[in-house]
Amino acid sequence: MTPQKTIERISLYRRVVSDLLAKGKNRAYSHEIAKLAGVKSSQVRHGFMFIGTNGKANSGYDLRELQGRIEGFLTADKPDSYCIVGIGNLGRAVLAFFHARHKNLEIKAAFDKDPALKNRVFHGCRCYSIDDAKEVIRKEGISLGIIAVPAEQAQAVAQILIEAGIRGIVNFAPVPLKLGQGIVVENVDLAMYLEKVAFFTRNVS
Amino acid sequence: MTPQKTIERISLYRRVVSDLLAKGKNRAYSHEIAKLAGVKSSQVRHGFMFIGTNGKANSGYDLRELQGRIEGFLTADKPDSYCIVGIGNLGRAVLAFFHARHKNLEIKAAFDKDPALKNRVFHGCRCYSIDDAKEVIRKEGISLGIIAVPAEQAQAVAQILIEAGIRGIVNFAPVPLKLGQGIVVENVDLAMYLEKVAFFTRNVS
DNA sequence: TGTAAATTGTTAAAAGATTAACGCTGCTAA
DNA sequence: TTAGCAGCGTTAATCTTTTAACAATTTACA
Repeated sequence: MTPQKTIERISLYRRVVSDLLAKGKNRAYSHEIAKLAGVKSSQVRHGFMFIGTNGKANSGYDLRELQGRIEGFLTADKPDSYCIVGIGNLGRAVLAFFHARHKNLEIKAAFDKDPALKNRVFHGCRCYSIDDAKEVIRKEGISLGIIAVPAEQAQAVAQILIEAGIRGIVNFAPVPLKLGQGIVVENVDLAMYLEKVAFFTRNVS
Repeated sequence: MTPQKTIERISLYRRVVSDLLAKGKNRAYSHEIAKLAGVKSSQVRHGFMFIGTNGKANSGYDLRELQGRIEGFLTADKPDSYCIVGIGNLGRAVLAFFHARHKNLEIKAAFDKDPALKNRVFHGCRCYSIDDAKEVIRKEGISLGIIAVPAEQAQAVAQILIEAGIRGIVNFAPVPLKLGQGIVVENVDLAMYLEKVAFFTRNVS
């Protein structure tokens, strides 16, 4: 199984590779990719082992092929899709960040309890009432969810999503969710990152 | 030196402890804290070694004292402060998340290049022109920065911040920043988390 | 063609993080 | 007041991740 950290880096490489291609480059060495991604070249090569490597000694990697391999590795053949619950500032920011960027991975529906938002479209994503979550999720075949609601509501929202068939959750609410076995969760705790940087800046290396 | 992961968990415990206190509880066992934080009890006890422990065998931790120790450990005696650059959706979300929550750690100034935002106050934080960054940062004694601008501008913003004396950065722009030695950076890549969860949901445990 | 220089893919070593284990302390109740 | 239990603090073992090392391969060029 590919380690978590390796997956995170591969996602980074995806962006680096696509930037290089956009600049008209066709090939790159592991140390070039590493520099741009802010990691070690040995990490790049090591990571590429998981996706099946395509480098040539002394002439690096074909970027177009590499891009294809990374996409194929990170996303499935059949497209996966997300829904997002909570269209506050954070929800909108996530939609903006993610909109139309990813092959086979898309945010297909948004939910909010504010009726004023119903049927509005944010970054290409229509907002539904949270009461229709189960129905919409089933109809659209959505399997992943993003929780961007206040902490108090996060657990309840998670429950709704899971009952509707969601198997993986990115949780921005600053509470650890209690979920059954087999559900993948990634907690992204914004305030925690600020504390962490404050700590390590004070207690310098 | 305290490991990164331990710091992240201690930040979590801070919240758990404060929730328990808010519920009127005075003491808790390591396994109770662990349950609420979604970690192992041995991790809790192990982590507490770094902050100086105050448990009593068979009767757990005094929560008020624990709270004090955690605050004292995570933040300095002298208050540290952040500025944030970019008051789009994400910037506002971060301000909302963090506002008035933390002892000795505060977001004291916001910057944006949009003149319409100048002097407006968001969640208790005044917005200045990015052109005044250096001056405001010096005057307010700010040492930490949050970058919440589009990817293209992130590196330039980082440069400005560092020249103004910032030593630690939380970077929400999806590009690795190139910074000199001794600057602490935490990259928080929202889109990456979505890819990661998609991956691990598909390639189940 | 053959030699030198550079970079890959992979394996092995080092570093870092998590988990388990356990002696010791303090509480409870006979 | 002592026996038994429960939970703390710490150390040691396991597991994961990162880094380094190097043989094998490719290119460049004499």
